Amino acid sequence: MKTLLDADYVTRDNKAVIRLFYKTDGVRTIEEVTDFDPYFYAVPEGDIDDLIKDLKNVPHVVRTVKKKMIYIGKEIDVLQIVVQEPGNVPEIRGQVRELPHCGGVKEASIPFTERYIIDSGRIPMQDADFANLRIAAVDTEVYNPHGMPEADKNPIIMISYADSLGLKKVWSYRHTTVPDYVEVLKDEKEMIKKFVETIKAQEIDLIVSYNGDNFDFPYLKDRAAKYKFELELGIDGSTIKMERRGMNNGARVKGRPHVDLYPPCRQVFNISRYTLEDIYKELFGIDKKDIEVEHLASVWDGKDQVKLNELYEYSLSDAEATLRIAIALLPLQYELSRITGQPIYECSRSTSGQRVEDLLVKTAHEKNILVPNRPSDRIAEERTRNPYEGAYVVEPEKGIHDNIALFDFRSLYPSIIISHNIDQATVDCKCCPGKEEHHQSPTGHFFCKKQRGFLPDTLEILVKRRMEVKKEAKAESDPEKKKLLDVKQQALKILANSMYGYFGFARARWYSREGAEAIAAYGREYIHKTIEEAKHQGFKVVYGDTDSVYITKPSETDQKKLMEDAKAFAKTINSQLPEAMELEFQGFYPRGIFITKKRYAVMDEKGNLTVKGLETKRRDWSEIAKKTQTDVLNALLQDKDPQKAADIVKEAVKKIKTGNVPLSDLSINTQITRGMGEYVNEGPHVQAAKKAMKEHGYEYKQGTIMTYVITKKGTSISDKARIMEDVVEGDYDQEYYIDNQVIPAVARILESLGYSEDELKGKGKQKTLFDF
DNA sequence: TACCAGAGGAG
DNA sequence: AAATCCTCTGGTA
Repeated sequence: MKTLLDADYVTRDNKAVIRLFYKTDGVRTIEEVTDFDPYFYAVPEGDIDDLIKDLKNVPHVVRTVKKKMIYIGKEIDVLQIVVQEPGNVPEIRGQVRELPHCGGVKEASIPFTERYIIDSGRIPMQDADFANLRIAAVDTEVYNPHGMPEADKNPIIMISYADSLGLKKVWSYRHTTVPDYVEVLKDEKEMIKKFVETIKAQEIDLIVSYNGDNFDFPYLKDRAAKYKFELELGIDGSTIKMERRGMNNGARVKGRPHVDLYPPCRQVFNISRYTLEDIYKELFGIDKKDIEVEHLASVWDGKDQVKLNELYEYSLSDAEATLRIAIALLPLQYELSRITGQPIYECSRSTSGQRVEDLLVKTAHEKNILVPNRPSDRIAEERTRNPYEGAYVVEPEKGIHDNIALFDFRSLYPSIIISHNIDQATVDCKCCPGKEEHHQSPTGHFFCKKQRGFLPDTLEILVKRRMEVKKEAKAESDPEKKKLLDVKQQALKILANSMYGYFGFARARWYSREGAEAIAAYGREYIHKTIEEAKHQGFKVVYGDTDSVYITKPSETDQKKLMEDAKAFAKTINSQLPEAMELEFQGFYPRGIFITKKRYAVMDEKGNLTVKGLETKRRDWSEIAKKTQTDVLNALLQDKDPQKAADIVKEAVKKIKTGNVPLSDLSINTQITRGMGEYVNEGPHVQAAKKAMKEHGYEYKQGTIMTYVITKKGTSISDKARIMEDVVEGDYDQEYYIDNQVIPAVARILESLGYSEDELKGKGKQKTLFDF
């Protein structure tokens, strides 16, 4: 059993040495590779031997190797240029590019360690599982008398720790009676040192945190630096290193990878907020103990032993929750790491575009394909400025419908890519000139039928592997093994579903605008044909989006016969589709209400409500508005009772007017999507953030989700917006929550049934359904 | 009132 | 640093 946890290189005697950090049969080992040299490729312009002659004057070139590789579907001559040290590559690449017989350099920006992993075929995280890796979760509590703690002034007061061996600790330094899991150290310095020592003593393989990249580790590092020591957490005794990774930070621990669970949580879960408590609730359905951080300093300074003990308990619960979340999330991260070939530290922080690209770069090597360069910023910006036509959305038949059948295409875009061989290298090929000989796309471009494209091929492998794994999972009786197979299947699905987006991704090495356009155009064609056929067979198409259709047949009152007709319709469609494509029956809904494109609700036979796009599904609407909307939808679709719906709205309005609605039902979540200085228009969430910055010194990084309330005091809505923690219960703008939250959320639904907005607001003389 | 920037959802 | 399509809000002129 051998698990590759991390890799790097060091330079020794002007030579790069790759270090592979393994856990081998329960023991940590470092394997060194000294015979791997850095290299890149040059594409000759003219005779390759002239290029070799040009190279005589370039220093640090160890040797050159003539090769034949595939570039955009064609075999070309390339020269592999092997150099002394990885550090030489940027300079030599620059020189080679300028040589008279050089037509360009390739694969010069693939990091050396990554290059080695790919070329050697090593697979990171192979055989990694809960049983053979030691995982430790860490969390810190920081003294914060005035809002945001500052590392040069405010000490860390507690470090909590929980590992997979069962050790649970809170380290601190207040000399009072403490619970048994708390260990009191001399001071902050000794506390931090104790944490580092424990990681080593417990022989931890993987460190996990929640937001450790941006908070705990930079803070720990700064505090340690204040005491003139370093956080030597690396398996080789090296110190933790803060890296900038694009827009984000990464806290890197050598050989003992640190996985910050925050980025994976943002990718995996679709929830309103991403605090540790929110994730814990989402995963395990349990409310985790939480404290109000603003009281932290006073508890620490105070004499209330009970409160202090509560703080210890809370601190430990954070580390325990982090460990539990890690155990739930890591298997998928391990699998993505294995498939893409990226070590877990990198892979857990990768975006989907990066992951697809990592997989492609790795696969390209196996197929002797020369990796295209990344586009320049100028080209990437140019691509972004020119979007292409995407999916088709059917204008819904607004209002309530009965007996609705839903059909959709199984993996529409992946199956189009595979079926029509869509690729950079197959577009408008020379070898398939006749109409019958190629895949004619609706954009006018066509795709080769003779030579398989690299992306369709790679995608097909993913899809086939996924089908196999799903089959294995189905046959597996051991629940543990079944779960692992399911995770494997999920990882393959994630990558397969990202492939279409990658075609149109401006910074992609294998970017293909023609490809992306053709995929979308084929998609539109398939859905249009499906709609036409449905109509032809006497159905009404109530709604459809991209790859789905909601159809009804009002003339058919017998449900059983309706289902037979619907299935016959799907059969007709499927008989005309390429093999990899399929229109599937997805569900039957006795009732549904369609408001606008991308906003509707349907109810199944068991009374389960599915809502799409409406306020209920959005984080930037208050709970009171969302709850009222859901209740109204149930009244209409389940009870078929508009009067009940009206009463629900009246009740909500009445409740708001009492002034007793708790803030938790009034808060609105909105993400800060840019730097504070970049806003042209400052909406409520930005102004709430600015007030909090002024009053507490809080920082709001890009990506933060603000939680705010519209209070009584102020002029405009933005002026009244304040972060929730600064608002006292009862201080809310009743008019705003009635007119701008509850009423609009229900009005659009009821308007679609023919009630006017004035009617809803109780205007006019006539007494209406909504007479508030 | 018309327009926009901004946000977040659907698929 | 995955694509586009789409609706809706709050602020401003």
